[in-house]
Amino acid sequence: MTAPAWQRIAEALRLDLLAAPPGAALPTEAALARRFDVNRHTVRRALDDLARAGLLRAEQGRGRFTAEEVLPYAVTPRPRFSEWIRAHDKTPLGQILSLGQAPSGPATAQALRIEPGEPVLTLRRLGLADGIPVALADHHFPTRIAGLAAALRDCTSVTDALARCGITDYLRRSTSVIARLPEPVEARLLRLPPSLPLLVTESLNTDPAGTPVEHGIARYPSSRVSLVFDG
Amino acid sequence: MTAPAWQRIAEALRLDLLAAPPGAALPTEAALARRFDVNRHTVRRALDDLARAGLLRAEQGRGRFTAEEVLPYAVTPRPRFSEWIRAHDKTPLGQILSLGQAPSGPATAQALRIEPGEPVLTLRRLGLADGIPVALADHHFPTRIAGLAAALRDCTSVTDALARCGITDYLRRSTSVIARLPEPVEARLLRLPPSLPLLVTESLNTDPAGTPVEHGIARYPSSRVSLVFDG
DNA sequence: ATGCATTTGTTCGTATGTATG
DNA sequence: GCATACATACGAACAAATGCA
Repeated sequence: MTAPAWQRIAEALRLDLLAAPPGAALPTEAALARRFDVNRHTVRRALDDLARAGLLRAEQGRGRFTAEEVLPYAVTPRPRFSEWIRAHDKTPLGQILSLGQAPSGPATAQALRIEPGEPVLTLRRLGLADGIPVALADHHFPTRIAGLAAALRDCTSVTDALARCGITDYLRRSTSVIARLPEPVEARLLRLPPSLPLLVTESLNTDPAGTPVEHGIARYPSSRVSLVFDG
Repeated sequence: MTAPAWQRIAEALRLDLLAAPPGAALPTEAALARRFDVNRHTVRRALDDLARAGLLRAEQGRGRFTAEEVLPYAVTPRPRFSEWIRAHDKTPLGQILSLGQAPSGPATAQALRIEPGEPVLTLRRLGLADGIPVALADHHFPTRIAGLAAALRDCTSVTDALARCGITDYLRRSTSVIARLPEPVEARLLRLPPSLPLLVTESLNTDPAGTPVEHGIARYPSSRVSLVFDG
């Protein structure tokens, strides 16, 4: 009355996986079949079991990889990227990819209550945790805020830059969430395969009086980030 | 200095799309290339532009389709499926796919504070708006609630069924959101191509005293639903 | 741009062991 | 013993995605 082969293999692999770093590549199905001296199907049966339990992930054409750590991002009224990352004992890094004026799209114009096409100050930033991309955000600001571009270049956080321009408090008004597959440029910047979906949030931030201050679109790779809403 | 051909084509198609019903199939690339008397690549450049703007969606091997209407789902402390759908002038329908006791998974056991494997009452429901699937939800309840199974079978809403069992108020404690591609059974039930991602929420609902009452996992096709959080 | 090698995903068919009645 | 149903295991072939030369 011994256990089936695929269960023994699953147990053996489970121990390997717990010792492996997140995101590491597993041996191929063929290699594992040789190692355990069984058919490829038997190995697959074991791997399916582990994938169902969330310990690994398969990518067709590339291989199998141990699960990456998923950082829960608490969507709060006061977003602070660095604090989020540090709360999980990782090192935050915010890279400014571009900063400049550009014509506003329809969604931004409506959110900021300006004319479509009217220029807005746009900041694109890539957020990394221990060097791994976890967020790609576009921030759109009305141009009326004096000195904001320079402040954004200096500060590591949007909140700090706005504070330097006299906006000492701003609040997330509402946040909508969609999911979609990444565009090629997003996949490249976030170092993602094109088959893994993004969580995309769109949020409007205002000052305490309700005047729109920022329209933000943030993309989070769903393999590395979950969104958590309290209440 | 005339506009590039792909821009003229994109503008012409934009007008067509605005007049087309949601989800309608577009002509094939070959047909459009003949119509505008350009190369297939030129049509693709225009279509890519429109897809990026969210006006249409491509499905490999099937064709291109105009964007479907996206229903914004407000994630509030008191979830009411029917009210949500009716607020958008559509007819709600909740189909019970299965209802019965089953062993609890690790996540459910932790949320409901019971032993893993201890049985829970599980309800799987498909939510439709005007006949189109918009939600697939698994509700897990502790077995201690007397008469709940019968109440769930009778009532159209989880809230009503709980009320009949003496739980007159329950609140969404916290909600986490991930995105992933649908499993085959999910794609079939939601009538989705396997390439369109789902928004998957996991929420814990408690009574006012904080006792866990329900652990819910809901899947929303991102092409038809967005999630909106206020605050 | 094109083809090739690699890897995972899917579907056949076949055979064997095990539990049940 | 026998028939049935089910899970397990192997083999072969092909499809689909990726990466590389």
